Amino acid sequence: MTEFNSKQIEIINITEKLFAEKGFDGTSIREIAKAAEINVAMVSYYFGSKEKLLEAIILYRVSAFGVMLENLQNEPISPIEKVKKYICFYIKRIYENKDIYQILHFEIVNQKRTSDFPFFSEIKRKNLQLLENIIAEGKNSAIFKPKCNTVLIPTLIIGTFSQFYNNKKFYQEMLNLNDEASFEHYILNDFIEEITNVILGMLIK
Amino acid sequence: MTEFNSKQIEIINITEKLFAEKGFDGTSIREIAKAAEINVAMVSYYFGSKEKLLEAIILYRVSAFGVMLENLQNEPISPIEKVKKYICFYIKRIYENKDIYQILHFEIVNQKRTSDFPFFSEIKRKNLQLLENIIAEGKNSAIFKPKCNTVLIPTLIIGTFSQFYNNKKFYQEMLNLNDEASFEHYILNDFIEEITNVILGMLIK
DNA sequence: GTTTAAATTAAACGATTGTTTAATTTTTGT
DNA sequence: ACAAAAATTAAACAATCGTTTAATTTAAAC
Repeated sequence: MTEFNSKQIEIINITEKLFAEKGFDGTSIREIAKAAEINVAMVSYYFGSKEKLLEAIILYRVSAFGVMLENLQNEPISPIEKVKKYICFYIKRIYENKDIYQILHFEIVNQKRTSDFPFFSEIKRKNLQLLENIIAEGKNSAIFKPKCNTVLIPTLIIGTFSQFYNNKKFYQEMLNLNDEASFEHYILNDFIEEITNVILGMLIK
Repeated sequence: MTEFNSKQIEIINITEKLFAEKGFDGTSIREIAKAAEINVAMVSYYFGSKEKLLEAIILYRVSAFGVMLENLQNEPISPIEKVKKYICFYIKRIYENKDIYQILHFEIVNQKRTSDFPFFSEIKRKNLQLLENIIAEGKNSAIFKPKCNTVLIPTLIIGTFSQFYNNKKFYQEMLNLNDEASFEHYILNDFIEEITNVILGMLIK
């Protein structure tokens, strides 16, 4: 579909970080130009406008989310293992793409730019469908409870993670995770384990 | 401490909604003045500046959070009932104050305004302490598991709620909650119940 | 090597931003 | 009723905003 050259991708990467940190309205094109070491006119030249740059960032990042775990469903492992893999993959993806998740969070809430994101909703729907299939398998195998609200599970994962990450300072104090490395280690190990236990607790009989 | 007259409170209420909808940087003083039917100069007159108006909004709202459930700990009910009450109260409070939570979420993440919110952190800490006391009581009574991560519980509650509410449209479609009333009903009943089950599942043996 | 297209630049554009001024109206205290 | 204080106003302020222009440099094509 739409393709970006290396210069555009560089601008996208730098701007993504700025938008995540300061917000779309809190970031000026001149700031972007300075950070990316380009002339202010280049944003309009490459993307048309600031708003279209935002759209390009979202498109560029989210389209990479497309293929995720479609083969997970057919792997020869138990539903429990599948759920574990799902959660692990999902949290890692959010963590690695926290900037774009931050931007999307704001843009979805924001009433200024009436941007709806059909392809992002589509991914969410697909994502949820995959999980529901796995859980249905677990129900059929009588491993999972017959009644459990699956819709809230992705919400719980991404919501808890966002809340945790955005209050980084607070939790670093609380959990004695003083440096960046130990905070990351906590997320990729303890946090994932914790969330996995919560969700398996919801599912398993 | 700082007190606001009725005119100031009116401006605070109207601006709170605008900031939550469009963000601080996405809302101009002229928009505020129009919505509040005042002259643009009145914001500076009453609050000093736009940024001080933001601080006033946060101070005004968050200071009302102070006293919450201090007596909950001493009520003659089981730890399980206390946890239930805690969750119910907490979710209702977030729901009723979603605008200021939205603003705070953005301001905490935002790297532009180096505002730290010591009194908000203090409330969070107090909030968490109360929950930990209740859970400790449950552990002593051998009702709750001896090992369970309590730190993540408020994070889970507020995170899941925020994620749910901010993707209102998506979940309204998903759960067939077409009108505002049924969406609110879902939050105040089904959602609270769902979250309560998740957390009690984490705690109870 | 010349021509054509693409990339980059500095400067300017009008519009909007937050804030201040100075004048006027309204309210308050006596 | 009058003086003082508070509230409100329209207008102007300089600064910054996103975007465009027109000129110049760089790269590509033949």
